[in-house]
Amino acid sequence: VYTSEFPPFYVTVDIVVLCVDAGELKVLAIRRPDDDEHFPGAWALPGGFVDIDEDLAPAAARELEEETGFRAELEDLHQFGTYGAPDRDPRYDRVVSVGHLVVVPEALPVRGGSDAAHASWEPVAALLDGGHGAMAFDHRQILADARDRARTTLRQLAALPEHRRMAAQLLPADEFTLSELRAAYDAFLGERTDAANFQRKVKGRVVLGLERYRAGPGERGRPAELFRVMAPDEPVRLPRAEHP
Amino acid sequence: VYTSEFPPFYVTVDIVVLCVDAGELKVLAIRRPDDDEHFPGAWALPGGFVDIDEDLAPAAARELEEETGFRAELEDLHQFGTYGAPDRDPRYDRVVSVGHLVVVPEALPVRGGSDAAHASWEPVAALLDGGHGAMAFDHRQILADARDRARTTLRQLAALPEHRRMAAQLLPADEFTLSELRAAYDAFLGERTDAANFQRKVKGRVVLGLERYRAGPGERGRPAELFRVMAPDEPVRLPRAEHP
DNA sequence: CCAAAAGTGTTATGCATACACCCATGA
DNA sequence: TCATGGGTGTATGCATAACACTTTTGG
Repeated sequence: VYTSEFPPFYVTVDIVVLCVDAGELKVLAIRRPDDDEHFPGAWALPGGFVDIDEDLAPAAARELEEETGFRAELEDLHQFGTYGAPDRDPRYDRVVSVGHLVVVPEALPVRGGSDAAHASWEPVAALLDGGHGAMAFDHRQILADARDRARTTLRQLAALPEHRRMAAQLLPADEFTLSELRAAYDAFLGERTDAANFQRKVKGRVVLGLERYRAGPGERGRPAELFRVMAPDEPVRLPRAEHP
Repeated sequence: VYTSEFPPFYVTVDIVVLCVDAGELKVLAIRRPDDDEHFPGAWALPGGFVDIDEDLAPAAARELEEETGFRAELEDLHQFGTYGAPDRDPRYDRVVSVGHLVVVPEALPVRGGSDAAHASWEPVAALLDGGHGAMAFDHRQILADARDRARTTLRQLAALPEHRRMAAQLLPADEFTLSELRAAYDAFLGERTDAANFQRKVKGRVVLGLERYRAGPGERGRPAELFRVMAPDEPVRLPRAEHP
């Protein structure tokens, strides 16, 4: 038991873990038990208390690893907002939660563990529509804010380092085709982007061609070139003009 | 004295109050006493503890009013980041601070009051350069983040409502000339924008012409049209093409 | 050959920039 | 009249978008 001279606040991190699974944007969500006092059967985001000697981002990284075993770099955890309405958590007096966004390359198997027992990957669109069952606390707003942040990051070419960092988390392999990458972008952005324009948009800015081609059997159509994501500080290398 | 079952966190709001004064971007800063234990003579940002039944934005609004008497709408308080490094405040175990940005129309006289006693308007550039004396805690980073947020908001035409809200706070009068507005933008953005391009950028998107002209005596040159900021939800009204 | 997928060409549009130029006033 | 500041015209470059077209494979 601790004592303090000011009203005690609980500080938590809520973590929005997004991935593309089966062409759909999904989030790691935890189903509250059916006999939960306040939000029976509702979906919630993973999260937890910040340790006494822990900064915010490391707390989010720890939560992520506890739930999925996935270790993220601190730079890949994007703080997008802090939520502190007095009544946002009916279980305690005051819980202020710092929202963090993480993009992971695939729907990692959820680890067995405390609250991870009822964790699963759920479609973001369904959770935000509300048709998939309500979300607990203010987690619907938090999820919406996180998705907006991801969309803004992937749309903007201006903030190249953050864009590249997120792009590098979209796919499980280091080498990939532009179709695979574009499918991931589309799942995040919720739209079908033009394949031709996508090439010009990312080539030399976000990814670089390796001049190697996918030889996989059972592939139909022309073999695709393999690409890799550029390092955050790598200079832009636009391909020379092609029709002078 | 309060008790809790978890380590006690203190939650505060730090508030970055920006205004344009004498053509320069300034921030409301508080000078710590010369006999301060940890940061003697350093500049700090105003801030304070969140009350037990208070949301974050209202806490920032309350702080602002206590320091300056200025009442801001909650929508004009922009939360830009939360800071929670374990050692960021040497006076307490854990202080997590939620940074809020407010733009005010003029360098309001600072109210006498508790910590407001040593408050004044200081140039942002000097504080960030460090040549003006160091800042306490992590307030230099907080100030830098706040200025970045303001610059991003005023540069982007995409997020029109937030842009308009901030633009409406830049100038003390409801009606103004584009030169006056542009001077305020320039102070925020730290650059001299082209007067001609500025007109096309904001006309119909951020401001609307009133078809009235400034008649003031002692003015040199052609009288300028008066403008007002558009409401956040007002539709864009581009002037018809002028040279078909 | 044909379908499918990868990638290029072409064109239009909107926005940002730079800068030349005209307009309306006070002195 | 001239200097001053307000405002328009015009050209260029870049990002986006839409879509026709060529290339290279498997069946």
